[in-house]
Amino acid sequence: MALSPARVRIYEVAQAAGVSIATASKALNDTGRMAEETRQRVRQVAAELGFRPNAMARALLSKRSFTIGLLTNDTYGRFTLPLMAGVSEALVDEGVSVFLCTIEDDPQLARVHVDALLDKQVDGIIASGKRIDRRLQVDLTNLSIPVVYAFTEGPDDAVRLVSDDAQGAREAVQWLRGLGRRRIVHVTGPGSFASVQERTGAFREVVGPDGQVLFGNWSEAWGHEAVRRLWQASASQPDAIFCGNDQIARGVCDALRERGVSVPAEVSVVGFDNWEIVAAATRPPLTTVDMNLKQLGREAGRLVLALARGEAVTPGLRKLACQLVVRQSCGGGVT
Amino acid sequence: MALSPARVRIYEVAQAAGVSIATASKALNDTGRMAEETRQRVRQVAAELGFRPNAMARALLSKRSFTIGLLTNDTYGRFTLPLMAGVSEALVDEGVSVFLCTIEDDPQLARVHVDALLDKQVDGIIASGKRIDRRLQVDLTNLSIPVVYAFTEGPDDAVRLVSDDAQGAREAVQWLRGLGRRRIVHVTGPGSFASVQERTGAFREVVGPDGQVLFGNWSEAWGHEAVRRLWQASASQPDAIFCGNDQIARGVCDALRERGVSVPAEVSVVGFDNWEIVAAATRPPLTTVDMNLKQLGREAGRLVLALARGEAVTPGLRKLACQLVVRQSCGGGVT
DNA sequence: CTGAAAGCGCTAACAC
DNA sequence: GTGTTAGCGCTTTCAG
Repeated sequence: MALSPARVRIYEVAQAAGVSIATASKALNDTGRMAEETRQRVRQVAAELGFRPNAMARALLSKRSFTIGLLTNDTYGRFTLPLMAGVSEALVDEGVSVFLCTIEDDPQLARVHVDALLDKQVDGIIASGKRIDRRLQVDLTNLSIPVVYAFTEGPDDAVRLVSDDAQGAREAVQWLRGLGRRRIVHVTGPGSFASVQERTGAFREVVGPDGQVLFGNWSEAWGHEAVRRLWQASASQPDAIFCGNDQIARGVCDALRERGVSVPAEVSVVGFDNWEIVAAATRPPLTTVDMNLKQLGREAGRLVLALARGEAVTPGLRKLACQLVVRQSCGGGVT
Repeated sequence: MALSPARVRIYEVAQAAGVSIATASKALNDTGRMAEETRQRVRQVAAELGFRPNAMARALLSKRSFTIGLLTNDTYGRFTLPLMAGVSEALVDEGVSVFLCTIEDDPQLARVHVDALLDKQVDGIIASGKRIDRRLQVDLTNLSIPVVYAFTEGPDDAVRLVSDDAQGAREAVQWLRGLGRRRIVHVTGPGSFASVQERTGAFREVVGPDGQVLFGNWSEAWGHEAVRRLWQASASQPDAIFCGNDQIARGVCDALRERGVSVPAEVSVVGFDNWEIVAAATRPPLTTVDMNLKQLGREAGRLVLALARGEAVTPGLRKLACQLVVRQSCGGGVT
């Protein structure tokens, strides 16, 4: 398809079509006015010759490069990849490509990457991370190009996108209640995370202010430990555990099985993240909350693009709905 | 730092330094000859003004865009992200940025992405995937820019990079033998995978041609099943299990524990991939083979860059060494 | 040793 | 309707 022999320039198209360069340009860009017949002929010729306009030349002139940068400090890719997929999906058709820059938490490296992006005249930047309550280690204010913050903290007056943790948690807990569960406990990560607070808040909103919450870290090991504590206590044991992430949920499921407590017959378990590798391998497979990161990415892509085009976008925080994915750890749903 | 007020162009630098544009350009690029004093002064001024050359203009002239494209069909990112990190690391300092394109297995989408990359005049493309014995759904031959294949199949005469599965497997099995294990079994994925064949070959090379190999799929469930089969058989049970990936290894460890077989006291287990989320959460944490994907990425980056510069690179397959990461599932190592 | 001038490939006023 | 002309910001001969 794409041939190596020196790219054909608009000049040869014009020649072949018997028009001037300017006319060819207009024909190809649907600008100016000319006989429809001429326009078609030029296009025809261009197609035959396999003409592809030089993006550099075009960018130099138009100040738009049809590229954007995606900055992230999530080296693992747990959050970034789905997001990236969404961004990319929203932008390919518009002809814009995405530079991915992993900046870890190194301000120097971040600076280098941002400078490189700026040099390349990206039309916009999407800043993303692995925590919605932490900022990237770079100052992105006062850039001359638009910035959208997705799944990371940003200035109040910026366009920001996060998943609606509270809504997701609410949905999960309501699902448990709908299944008839009444003694629901929340086992989650460190209380210092905004997402933990959001989810905890929503949890208590549904089960009442006395709802029991165990804070720990994000690991499977903590899931085990939490179960040990709960079952060791003399008080009545829970009939449902809503976990702060899938790893904790997996630990909880394993620990319960090892204790001879049946999931979901005796206890229902819900996770958070829908991290396939964890959720699907858990026994039984986890019912869990998906943050729709791909959708979030699509939205972020759409928004930078709009901003880059100079369209007005209302600044502020946008929360995107999460979705409960039903597998087998709660009972209910498809059997 | 980076200010929005209209970018400063080389013209203002020249003005401020009291030289012509041409001289300024030469001073900045270390070309041409001029009084060292002049050169320094220009640089000084450029720095003060925060001058950053317009990459578009430069690219238009030099035919080099200082960008490359990374194509992958690994939507999950298990292999792509570490690779990407390496590529990026090798290239940031050279001022080249990376377009990440996830093409899934859709030829149409792939075409769109490649065309976009070509339009943007990328200096080269790195094709990567999730299997070393499958090609991407795009024809990348006959492009006018260099292509490097990393962790994916490519034409014989292309520059190709893969991890050395055989060496990695050999290392793992030798480690087990060094620990005194003699009845080693290999539990792995589908025999149709080239990497499975490589690893199996190396396994038999070390333990002898009669070494027992169980083929299945890449899941934890298969690890469970394999243990069931092995312990159900009347023959003597293995004292070590070398697994085709970490998920299988995790399944194996869980199954053994459930049977009351102690890991590593009675049976040693080795995984493959060093997928942190799986390897570290396994009880006990997995000793496993790391494919050094980041290193592979660095190498791929270095190579496209060399090719883009017109340097000669010997085509053919390059195998990069894997490395055994010792945790606790084998005994031995740090205690 | 330095500067004037040409031009990379394309688009956009303005003439014809 | 179509073509001529002037650049976008930079590098690079080639005179001076």
